[in-house]
Amino acid sequence: VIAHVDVNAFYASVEVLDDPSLAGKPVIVGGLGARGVVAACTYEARRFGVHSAMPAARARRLCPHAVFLAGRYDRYAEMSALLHEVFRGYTAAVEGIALDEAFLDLGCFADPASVAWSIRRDVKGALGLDVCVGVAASKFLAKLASEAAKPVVSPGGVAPGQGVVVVEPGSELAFLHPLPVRALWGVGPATHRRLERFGVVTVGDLAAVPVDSLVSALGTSLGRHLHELSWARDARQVESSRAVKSVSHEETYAVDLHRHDDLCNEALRLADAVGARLRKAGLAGRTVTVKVRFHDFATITRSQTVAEAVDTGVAIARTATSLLAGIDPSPGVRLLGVGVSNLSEAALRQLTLEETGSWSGASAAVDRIRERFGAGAVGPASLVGRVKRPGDAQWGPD
DNA sequence: TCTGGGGTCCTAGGACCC
DNA sequence: TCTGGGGTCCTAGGACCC
Repeated sequence: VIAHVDVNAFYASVEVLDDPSLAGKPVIVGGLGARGVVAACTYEARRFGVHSAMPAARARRLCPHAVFLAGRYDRYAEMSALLHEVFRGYTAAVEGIALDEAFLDLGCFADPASVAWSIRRDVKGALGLDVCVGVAASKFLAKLASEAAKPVVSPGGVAPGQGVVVVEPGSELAFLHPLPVRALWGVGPATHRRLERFGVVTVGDLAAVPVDSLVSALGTSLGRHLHELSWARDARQVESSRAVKSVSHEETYAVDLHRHDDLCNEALRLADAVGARLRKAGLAGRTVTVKVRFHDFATITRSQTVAEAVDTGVAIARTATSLLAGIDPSPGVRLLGVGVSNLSEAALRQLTLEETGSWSGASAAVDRIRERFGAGAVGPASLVGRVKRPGDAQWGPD
């Protein structure tokens, strides 16, 4: 028996919690910048048609009187940790899938439904946040059940949801088949369009399509997977510790970048942030990827795998800049990203004498300085006016 | 309407090896 | 002259999730 727990309008609810004067108002988190999107919004804002991932410009037209806030992601992470503390009071088998969302294995409880209600009460008591809980025999059904438990928004107002929805054994298909196929985890806009061509509207319609037809339309993996889901078959277990596969940092600029120098300086900033997070996690990686989104939204990636795993901003930036050398930024670059994958645990490193002359030693020193004096105490060196040294063709201290 | 930032997984082709 | 089969690793792109 698996439960899926999901906080209602998480980011926006935290903002209302921390500033009670916002209660009852349409609150929209994100969407402040020129090119922003809505990260989360309260149900009062959803009444006007606003939803997450919506371009900010559109949200402002739909709901001009809303309170727009920049996100405070450190605060949300803090609340997320408290949320997980509540969860772990029930079971160690907790799989977080977002800051505000987790699967819990409730297999050890005789009465999972009452546990679901109890979790809801506990979260409300400890954090002051409303959660919805779905309980079912599998992950994806539990997720659909928690969705079904959410408050219902209409232009006229917001009706409180059920809070907890339990899909009883034997009633799976009766619950599942009337749902729109788009509700399935794994059916996004592209797959939805393809399924529409089959005349598939509901999950029940999908279940009636022969597997072979699905496989030829969607590929082996997705075709078989969706066929299984449509018959409520999902053997995936709750995994409490999943290894991180990649670490990346990207930024969309209010004004397009056109010059290589600007790209390289930004890449160094992004690489510095990625390196700091890798070192904090004790990870290093061999594959460096840059991502470039042009003015027309066309997006490319370039990656290179190096022999030795890297975890310093300088080493990551070295590969990133060489990849950027093959890209023409003159059409205008709206987004730049730097990522590291192919990860492994970094070798335990100490700031020893022989290391002090190396970039690893320097980075470890930077980490310590930032720990003591704050993240802003040390920034990445600028590429402008860099000094070349023998044996260090590309890089040197500013 | 003009599209974030952090991720995961899948596909497909090519290089390379035995 | 006419080229197998199996496997791994790398690169690029795309779909999807919150």
